[in-house]
This record gives sequence, C-alpha cells and structure tokens, in this order.
Amino acid sequence: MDKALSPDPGELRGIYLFSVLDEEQLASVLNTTRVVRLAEGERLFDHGQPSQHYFFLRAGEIKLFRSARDGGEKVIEIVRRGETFAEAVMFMEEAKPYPVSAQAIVASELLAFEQASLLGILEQSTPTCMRLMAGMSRRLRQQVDEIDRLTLHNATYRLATYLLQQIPPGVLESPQLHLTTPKHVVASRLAIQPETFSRILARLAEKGCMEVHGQNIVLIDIEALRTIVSQ
Amino acid sequence: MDKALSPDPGELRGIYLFSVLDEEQLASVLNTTRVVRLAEGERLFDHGQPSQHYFFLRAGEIKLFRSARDGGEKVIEIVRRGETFAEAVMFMEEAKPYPVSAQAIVASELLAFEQASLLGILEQSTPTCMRLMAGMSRRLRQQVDEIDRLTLHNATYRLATYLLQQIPPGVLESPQLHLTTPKHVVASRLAIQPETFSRILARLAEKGCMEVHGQNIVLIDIEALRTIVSQ
DNA sequence: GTGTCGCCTTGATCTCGGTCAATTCGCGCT
DNA sequence: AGCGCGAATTGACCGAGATCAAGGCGACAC
Repeated sequence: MDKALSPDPGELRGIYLFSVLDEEQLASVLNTTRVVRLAEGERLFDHGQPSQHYFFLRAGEIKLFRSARDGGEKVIEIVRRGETFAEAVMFMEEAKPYPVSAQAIVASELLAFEQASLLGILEQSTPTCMRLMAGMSRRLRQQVDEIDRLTLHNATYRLATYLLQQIPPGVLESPQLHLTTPKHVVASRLAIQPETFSRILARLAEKGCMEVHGQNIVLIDIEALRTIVSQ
Repeated sequence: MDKALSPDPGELRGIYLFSVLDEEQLASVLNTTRVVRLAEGERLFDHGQPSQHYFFLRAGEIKLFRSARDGGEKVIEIVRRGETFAEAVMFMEEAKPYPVSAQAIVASELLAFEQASLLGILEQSTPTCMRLMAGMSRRLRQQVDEIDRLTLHNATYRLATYLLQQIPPGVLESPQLHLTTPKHVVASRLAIQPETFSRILARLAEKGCMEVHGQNIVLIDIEALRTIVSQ
C-alpha cells in the first residue's frame, strides 16, 4: 500500500516557495513539516478556524469552499496535485482565520507547513518574498477573472471556459478529457446547479461540440467552444 | 481653486506602503512620483494595457471595472480617497497588463508611482514586503467574500451588506448615509441592474427599514438590515 | 422662466437557471 | 447475481432578476 513518505529536501525544492532557500532554511522548514493523510470526505480545516499551517497537496484532490446557512455550498477552488494553498492566510491579523473550508474530494496526502517557519524565512529571504508576492498577485488576478465570469457571463460560457482549461497542454485535436472531479463539485465550482450542469453538457453534445461518456468527454469541436467563450 | 500640490515626504508616510521607509528610500519614491488629475469620466488605464505605475487616490472617486463585449460592465471596486490600487500588478510577468480598467467617477487627483522604485525598495526593506503581503492577503480575502456574496446570496442581501458597510464608524443609531457614488455605479458594484437596485431600495423603504431621499438614505431599522444579512 | 439631458423610478413582460420530483445509472458490497 | 446508495439525468414548473418601455425629476444652460 501507499506509505506516507517523509518529505526530503529534494521534494521541498520542487515547491515554488522553497526553490531558492539555502540548506539551513530548507532544514528549518523540514523540521516543522508534517505529513497529513485525509480519507475521502475528511475535513482539513473549517472556514473561520484559526490557522497555524499552510499546505502542499502531494496526491489526491481538495476542495476549498464556502457554506451558506441554508445548506448551499460554493466551491471556490479545486486544489490539484502539486499545488500549495492557504499561504496567504498567515498575513491576516489576530487568529488568522481560514477564509474557506477545505475537504478531501478523494483520499489525499498533504504536507502541512508551519506558518512561523516561513515567516522567519521571509524575514531573511527577499527572493522568497518576491515569489510569494508573485503567487498572491496571480491568484488575485484569477479572482477578478472569476468575478468577471460570474457577473458578465452565463453558465454555458463558464462551463466552456472550464472545459477548455482542462485540455492538457500540447494537445490540439479532439482532446479526450477525464473529469477526475465529481460533476456536482465542478458544477459548484462554476456556480451552477448539478441539474443545469447536466443539461448544458447534454445540449453541447447534441450540437456536436463534444461526446460525453460519464466522466470522459471528447471535445469534438474545440472551435465551437472557443466561439462560445469569445462572446 | 485646487492646485495640484507636489507630494511631500509627510504625505507619503501616511500611505501604508511607505510608512516604514527611511529618508533615502522615501526620496527615491518621491523622485519618480507624478501628480495626475482626471476629469469626470476620464480613463486612467484600460484592462489589458501594459502597466508601469500604481496609484494613490488623493481626492475624488475611481471605479475599477471589467467590460463585456456586449456593452455590459461590472464594477469590481470603487476606490475612495486615501486608498492605493494596482500595487499587486507589478508582480505579473511580461507586460504586466492591468486586470481591470480604471475611470474617474468624479474629477479626481492621484499620485502615480513607478513600479520600478517600489521593486527596488522591496529588495531592501523586508518590513515593506510584509506590509504589501498583508495588503494583498486582505484583498484576496475580500475577493473570496465577494464571490461568496455573488453565488450564495441574493441581490437584497448584497445591497443590505453594502449599506451596512457604509455606516461611518462610531455611529450607532439611525445613521444618515450619503451615497457619494451614482446609484447605477453602486448597482454595478453589487452586480445588480439599476432597475432592480431601485426596486429593492423602494421595497426596503416600504418595509420601514429606511427612508430614501435621492442620494441620502436614513437607516431607520438597522436591526432589520442585520437580520437580512445574517440569513 | 423653459428646454434638455441624464439619471432614476415604475410598470409589464420575459428568460435563464433554480427547484422539486421521478427515474436511471454506476459501482461497491454481500 | 442481486442489493443499495449516491450521483447523474430528465422532465415539469417556478421565480428572482433582467429586459424593454414609459414617465418623472433634478440640475444646468440659455
């Protein structure tokens, strides 16, 4: 079976935040790093909860989401293998509450880093500051794009955009997509109800844009999708 | 009449980004700072345009917005006197395109700072890095809140939230609000059509929550508003 | 004063996407 | 194989808010 390997310096160097650290700094991160394994459906943290850590997703899939009192749920982001999250939280004041909840979509394995060690490193390593700021800037821009899509565009546009983004780099023709994420989670990520999501997929398939076979989608006519997205 | 005063070190120190700089650093910022005055309706920059500057709003009001090809427009943020904006853009790659357009709602006066001088300072001043990261973190969180409101809550909720946020700090009872911003701009900020905005205000007034006299709104029953917002 | 130009308001109607409900599908389990 | 449960699909209906279309109300110019 899988065993939770301890992280080594090589693995940490692959993470953008740590790529320019010296041996000593890397060791200080490594010392306070824990491996966390989550079963499917397990919560990592809740919205509002005081934070002490930020994370790197080794394997699996995590959803970051907000809940409404009426039971509604909006997935803010789907975190994939190789991505870090919650780095920006450490700059908030007081208890630094997490701005979202995090839950494993499938069994997942993560590295949990202590905020304190990174804060110490940031004091010494301006290049690391720059990397972190670049990362936050990119996310800020993505959020603006998200608000744009939510307010200026309809559900079909958002779904088309999402599908086009899922095309692996390099693939040009009739790419075969495999949705690793359950459809209802993707729907929430796009602020669409599962029923509507299903209907839009069906309509696009009917128009000949794609073929849908459960989790697998073949994009027959990418140009048609691009047309939807470019107006 | 107003004349455009040259900025002095005292004014710059009042800006959170510059509050911990030494004399020399402050001078380097000051050297490359220009005063910009905009007439009502004038554009400061456009979405996608390469960026060289970030800004501080001395007086007036600026809207940051996205446009759709069909003429639709979404106000992302209304910048008020004393606020800075577009600091995060400098960390993007290549041409560092502005993620939004900026236009003066009323005649405005700004300070325009060069990205290069701040980047130089960030290399030397870790405390300034920390301040900037804290600012970006706050904005990131606000964007999540915004997405939450857009997807999990209705137009009345968003309007009530906005009104409650406009209450000057310290005022507890029947605060009199003055909307400095035209209603159709506030509507766009809240992702509501002007007609719907007007109707919601009318309905809240009818319920006795408030009195609306053009730009002036008296919040009669704040508790009722808070109830709307807390579910 | 009176004209006019924007903005705001009010009314009538439409529509996209949500809600409710009923199957059906897919997959793991015994 | 047959069962059971959650996810996905499909259909019928609904509703918040958009759109379309008139007025009304200032503010400003002349």
